[in-house]
Amino acid sequence: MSETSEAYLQIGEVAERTGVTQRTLRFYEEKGLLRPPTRMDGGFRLYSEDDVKRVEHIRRLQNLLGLSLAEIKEMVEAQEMLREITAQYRPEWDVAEKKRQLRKAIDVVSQQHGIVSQKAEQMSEMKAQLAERLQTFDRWMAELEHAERKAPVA
Amino acid sequence: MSETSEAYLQIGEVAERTGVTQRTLRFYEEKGLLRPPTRMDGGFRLYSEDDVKRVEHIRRLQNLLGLSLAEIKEMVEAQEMLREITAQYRPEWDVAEKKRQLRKAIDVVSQQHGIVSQKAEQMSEMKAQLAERLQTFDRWMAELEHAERKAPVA
DNA sequence: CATAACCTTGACGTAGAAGTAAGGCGTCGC
DNA sequence: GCGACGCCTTACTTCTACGTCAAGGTTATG
Repeated sequence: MSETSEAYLQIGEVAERTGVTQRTLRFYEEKGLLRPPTRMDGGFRLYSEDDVKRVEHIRRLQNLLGLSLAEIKEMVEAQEMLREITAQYRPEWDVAEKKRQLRKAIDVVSQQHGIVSQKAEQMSEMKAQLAERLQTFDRWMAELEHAERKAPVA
Repeated sequence: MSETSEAYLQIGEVAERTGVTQRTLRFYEEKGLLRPPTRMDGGFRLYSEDDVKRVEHIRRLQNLLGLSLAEIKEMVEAQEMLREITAQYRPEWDVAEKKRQLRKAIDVVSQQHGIVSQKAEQMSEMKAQLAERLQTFDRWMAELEHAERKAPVA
């Protein structure tokens, strides 16, 4: 085995490291969220570190942004396309084609950025409201304690 | 009819104004997220402006924080309890009882605040990543244009 | 080479959050 | 007082995102 060969992971390890179940990993693959991993001769799935990152990314999009898997799929596919443009050099694409692809990628990412920005803004708005409310409560609490000192419990 | 009587709304109007379906409103009621509204003699539900706000609040909690209806119910019930303490003056509760209630409310709200803070932070982290990525793309795009100028399309 | 630990596909089940349809009253404007 | 439209409940269906077996193949280890 050469040193350059990546350390491949079986589904159980990926599950453990990402905190999702094996079922979920197969499910994501089925739904097109994870590209089908390479297999051992016997059919066992072999994941890469990249796949792990992908899973973590998917989870963030789910938990943080509350997106559906369908929405996440679109995003992930866009990222995928990026890798195509960048990772491998594609001499068969001329510059114009590369520009088209890149513009597409920029579109997608800036759309994501927009969503996140909007949500982040709404979040901090909500946070401010909650903080204000907490302040009000603290004032009330102080008032109650004051009242208690002036007129102790019967 | 006195001028102070609130303008009550039927379910259809509430649905339209909040953007949820009538089914969803009944569903929320069934699940205890909306307190059962008053009814006309014939049985039609009559909602208040407050109910509209409540629905909007529920939706924010769903969309922004991705909470389940069960979780939202807890939050909403806490808000409700607050109204109890504050809106109506409750002479039958002594100060100690009020303090207990208030502390409970503070607990809930500060917990919410914690959740929101955390999410907001993760959000802006994500936002920064996206922004960075966009910058990278812009640079690539610039490079491509440069290449194009040096060696125009064949 | 046996055996445990791990993996495979396939099929069916489930919880949450509604959608939809059926059949029947209520309300309002004329 | 009647037609059109809005609303009522009840019940069944759908969709998403997995969970849970079941029956069997694969890999690692002594």
